[in-house]
Amino acid sequence: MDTTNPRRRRKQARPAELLAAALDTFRDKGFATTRMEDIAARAGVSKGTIYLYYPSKQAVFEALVRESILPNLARLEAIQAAASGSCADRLRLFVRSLAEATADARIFAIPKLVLTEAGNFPELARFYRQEVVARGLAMVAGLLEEGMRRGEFRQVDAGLAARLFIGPVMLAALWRSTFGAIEETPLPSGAMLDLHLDLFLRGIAAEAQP
Amino acid sequence: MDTTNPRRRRKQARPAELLAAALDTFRDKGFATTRMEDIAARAGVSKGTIYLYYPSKQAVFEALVRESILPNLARLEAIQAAASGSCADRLRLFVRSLAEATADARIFAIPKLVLTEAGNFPELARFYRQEVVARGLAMVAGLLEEGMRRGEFRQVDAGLAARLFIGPVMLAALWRSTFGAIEETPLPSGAMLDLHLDLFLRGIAAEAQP
Amino acid sequence: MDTTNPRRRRKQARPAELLAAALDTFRDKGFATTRMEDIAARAGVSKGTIYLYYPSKQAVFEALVRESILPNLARLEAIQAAASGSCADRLRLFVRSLAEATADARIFAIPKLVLTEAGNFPELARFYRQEVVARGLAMVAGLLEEGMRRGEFRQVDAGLAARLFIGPVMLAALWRSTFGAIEETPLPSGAMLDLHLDLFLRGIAAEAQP
Amino acid sequence: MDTTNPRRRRKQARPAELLAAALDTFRDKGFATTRMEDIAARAGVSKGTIYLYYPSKQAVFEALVRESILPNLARLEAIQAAASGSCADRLRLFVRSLAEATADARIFAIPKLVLTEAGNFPELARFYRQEVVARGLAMVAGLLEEGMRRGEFRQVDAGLAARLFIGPVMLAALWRSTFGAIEETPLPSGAMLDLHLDLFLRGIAAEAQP
DNA sequence: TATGAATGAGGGTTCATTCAT
DNA sequence: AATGAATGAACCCTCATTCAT
Repeated sequence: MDTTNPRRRRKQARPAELLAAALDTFRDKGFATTRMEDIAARAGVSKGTIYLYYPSKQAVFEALVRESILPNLARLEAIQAAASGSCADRLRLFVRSLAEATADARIFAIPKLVLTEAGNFPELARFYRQEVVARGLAMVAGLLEEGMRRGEFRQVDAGLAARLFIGPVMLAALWRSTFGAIEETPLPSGAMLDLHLDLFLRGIAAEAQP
Repeated sequence: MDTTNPRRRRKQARPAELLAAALDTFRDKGFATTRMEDIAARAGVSKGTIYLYYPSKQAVFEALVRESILPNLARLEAIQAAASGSCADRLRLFVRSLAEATADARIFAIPKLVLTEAGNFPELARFYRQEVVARGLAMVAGLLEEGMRRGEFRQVDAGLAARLFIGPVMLAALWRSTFGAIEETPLPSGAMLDLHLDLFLRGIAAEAQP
Repeated sequence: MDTTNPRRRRKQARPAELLAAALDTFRDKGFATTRMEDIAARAGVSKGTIYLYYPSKQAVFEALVRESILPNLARLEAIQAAASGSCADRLRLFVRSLAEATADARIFAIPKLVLTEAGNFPELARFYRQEVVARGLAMVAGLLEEGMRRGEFRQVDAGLAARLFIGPVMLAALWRSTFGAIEETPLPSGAMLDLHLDLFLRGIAAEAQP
Repeated sequence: MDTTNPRRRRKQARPAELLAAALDTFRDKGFATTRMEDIAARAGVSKGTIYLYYPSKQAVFEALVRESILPNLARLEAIQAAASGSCADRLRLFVRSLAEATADARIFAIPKLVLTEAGNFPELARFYRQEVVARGLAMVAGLLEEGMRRGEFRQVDAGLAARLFIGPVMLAALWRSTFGAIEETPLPSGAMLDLHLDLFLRGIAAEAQP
């Protein structure tokens, strides 16, 4: 495989370029409202070219979501691998990393699209929940359980607590994506994150031994 | 006004019937994907009838969102009026009432639609944020500030804390609306709510006086 | 028949009122573009009422054209009856009367509508040509023939000359109805009429005897 | 531009083909009554194809009228250029050329449509009056003024006389287009033209010098 | 007689998809 | 592989007509 030939390199890069263009367009206008021509124009190709790589608009969307999990998983693994210190510290690290990711509009676009289109793409929703959401939740739950075992945290339902831990971060991202264009004074996301960690860690902290 | 005339009585009831049908259809399929005929069929009328009451599909959507705020505000006021006891108790009451409302798919459909369609209806998003979201947040923030004044709670940024308080409730509702059809074992919402209150109130509780 | 009862008088007057409203609306917007509701509104009745008197929109249009010939014929007869003097004088009288009629937008609207809609209402066009246009032309032709017999005019084809005589008057009316709203300086119709009579009567005058 | 590529050659020819089809259809049925599908069918394409070249039905109509002025102006200029001899001779030439043009249903269709649709397309009417009608009238008026200067014609208002000169020709064309399908014996247009010239030129001729 | 709410066929327009080049 | 002209199904909206009151 001659990957140095620029022609061939282009051909191999096409699908990714198309999905990048699709991501930006779907993000701006939603699935139903974006036209194949919009995607093509953003990718700098003609309408017909998309069909050389994907058989339909739905297929583009599904590929977009499916492809997006690879870097997400890599990100999660990287966090996990780098983690050290107390469970509280590792939760801090995790939530900061999650906040950073969701602050990037091109990253957050995918879960937002899944949210939006779940009704029209149930199979895709199922896939995303299992491959991405469930793993992320499991990782937080694992951290919480480890903290409980170590005596850092009180005994609570780790699965529920993981959701409670992640909830405000996701809602803040949704808030931004919904009202961001409207909002005159953006949320101070750093302060909010600090407060969230403060409240949550106090809330879950093991009782001080008398 | 002759309200005994069945013709006239029907005419008065039509807008509400149409909006109810529109709500169900938009909720199932989103704005772009629902056809006027879908709404009409669900309302038991013909396509043209909708246009006797609303000049366009967009107008139906906007009316739907705008009409929905009245009962929402009434709900909030009712909670506030009924509230008594400690601020913690009143937060408990509030969050249970909010959870109950968001558990009703026909009620939660509106904020979900605003979230989904904000990009295409910025004016409507602005309206909803100011008339509903801002009021709800202000109410929670008010409670938190009262609690701080009374010494029940620590001194924190009330606006941020209000968002953190509401975040998990909203995310649970989004979870249900997104993955509800998929989920085999639904979230135990009561337990989750209890845990959320437990964690949050511990987190924000004033330090025990030494 | 009690025609003094105002209720009954109203009922008898309805068709004429409806046609008057139809005339104004068709004139402003053309047949295809006017809606039954426009006519009804202008007549001060509801949409359904028109159907009590006319079975369809086409029927309204046809009745309008057919009814319009009665006053036109009366007008022609009145001119003919009042006529006296030389044929040239009677032509002068005729053309002035015709110019006056075509200057009235509500009168000229009918031939203009026939012109416009002839393709879609061929039967009506035929009717109008025979009942109105042919009679008017015959009258002018008759005058011209009499003038030839009397030695006032040269021998020419009276049918063709009648058309040539009427042509500029009709075109001026069409000009007004087409460009009237646009025109900054309206045509001086009196001067144009004088010039037309001057040119035409000189053109057709018998040669001066040497 | 690769004009050998048949695809591309077709693309260049399409607008003219579409306008030709539109002309025939509008002429037969008027603007409001013709459906885009009618035009498409007559042009041998599908409905959607029209929208590749014109953004709306109205745009097709406007393009049709605007495109038509170029050949019309060319025609007028050709007449003027070829003209020689007395002013009377040149008027004869002009009117014959005009009669010939208006006798062609596909040429006369444009002014007829402007006449018919002026109320709904005022901007287009203004354009047509200025670009075509005004020029044609100015040309005739210029000829008449030259004739007056030369002593061929009496002193009259040239603008009015130009309208009187053209009136019968246009009315004859309207007659044909309105009643042509009905008429059993068509007007002898040659004889009518001869008579018109005869009458008009006598009418405007300078008095014989005593 | 009169109303006006309701209907539903029809037409303008869009856009995913195809396919000849 | 890439293009982009062409297609035609689909959908929003209009309005002539009907009919229960």
